[in-house]
Amino acid sequence: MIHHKTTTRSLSFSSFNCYNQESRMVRTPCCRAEGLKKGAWTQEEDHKLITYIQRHGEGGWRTLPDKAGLKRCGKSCRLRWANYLRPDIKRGEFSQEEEDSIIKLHAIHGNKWSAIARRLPGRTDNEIKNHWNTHIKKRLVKKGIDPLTHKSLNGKSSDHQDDDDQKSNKNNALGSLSARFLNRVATGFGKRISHSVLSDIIRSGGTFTSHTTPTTSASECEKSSSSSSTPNSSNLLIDQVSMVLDATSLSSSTFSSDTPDPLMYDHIFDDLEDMTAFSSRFLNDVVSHDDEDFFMLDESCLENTSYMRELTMILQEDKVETAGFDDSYVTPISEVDVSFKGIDNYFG
DNA sequence: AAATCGCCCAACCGCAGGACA
DNA sequence: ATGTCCTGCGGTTGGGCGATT
Repeated sequence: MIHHKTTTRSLSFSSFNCYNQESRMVRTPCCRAEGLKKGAWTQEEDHKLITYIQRHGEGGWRTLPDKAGLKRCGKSCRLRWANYLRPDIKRGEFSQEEEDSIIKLHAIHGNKWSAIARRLPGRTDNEIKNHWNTHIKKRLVKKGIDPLTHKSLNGKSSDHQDDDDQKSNKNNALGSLSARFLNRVATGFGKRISHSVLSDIIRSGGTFTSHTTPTTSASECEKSSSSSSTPNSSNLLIDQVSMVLDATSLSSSTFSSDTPDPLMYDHIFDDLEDMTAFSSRFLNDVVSHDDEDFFMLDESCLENTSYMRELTMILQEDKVETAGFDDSYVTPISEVDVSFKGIDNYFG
């Protein structure tokens, strides 16, 4: 059942400061203040918007209101569609499974609601954000877990608080695995993106930023991971792949003009985003804490454990190629950071 | 019954950045 | 190279509404 609020908020014109009067209107207004409705949408407005999008598709939000006969700004229309009217939106209570996923994904992505939403089909970033702020956050605090860091509020890791000794031993092992794992990530990334897929990526525009499927675009990946405290390291994988592409002379002219598979892209870019985020966090932890054994912080290891397992499974898909990788050698971070030999080996 | 409180969540705000002319 | 357009994102707001006093 669609819930319609019956009142309209008072108009605030601060939102139209993009119509920068002090700087002599350096840009045109993003929407006209006069005569535009704000606040709750009526059923009639919803119907107009749905009908228009069904006929003409999404996009062109700036001109949509006029064409659809709506006295709203384009932004408001886009938001209404994206957060409420889209047919694939799943409404209602969040299941326990969904909540668990949100918590895990939040541990990886932080407040990157759009990144989390992409992993929960039918849920919008706004919905997840609201649910996090109103329910999950409180629940975590009640359990003594800091919703920001996902660590115990009393200083211990949130996971397995009962067996600290065991945890401590595991952490050392995990820490020593981390540098090796980063290299595995690089290797796995190379495997996941086959040359044929790379050709599609290149053909679709030559760079990752040209990706325009409705889900993750690489530009968004970069954007979301660039909030890390080590912004450069977050994009190392992307940069490295680009460099390897150059080195191996893969160019748009090399490939046929088959239609790229959008679903394949989704997987690729989701993987890319996660791997990039992980490597970013890893590099950040290692570099910023200057541990001579290149161990990650205990908590970071635990937080990433399940994720590492997941990615390791990806890497194990091709045992023949993985067999060439020396598991016993822990790559010093200086080497990992600079060379990403796994990718080089794969593409080289 | 009326007033108040606090939660929920749809909608808004402001900013960032890619695309394009 | 520059300015503008357009879209997406995370943070915030405030009205509705049920619970409580």
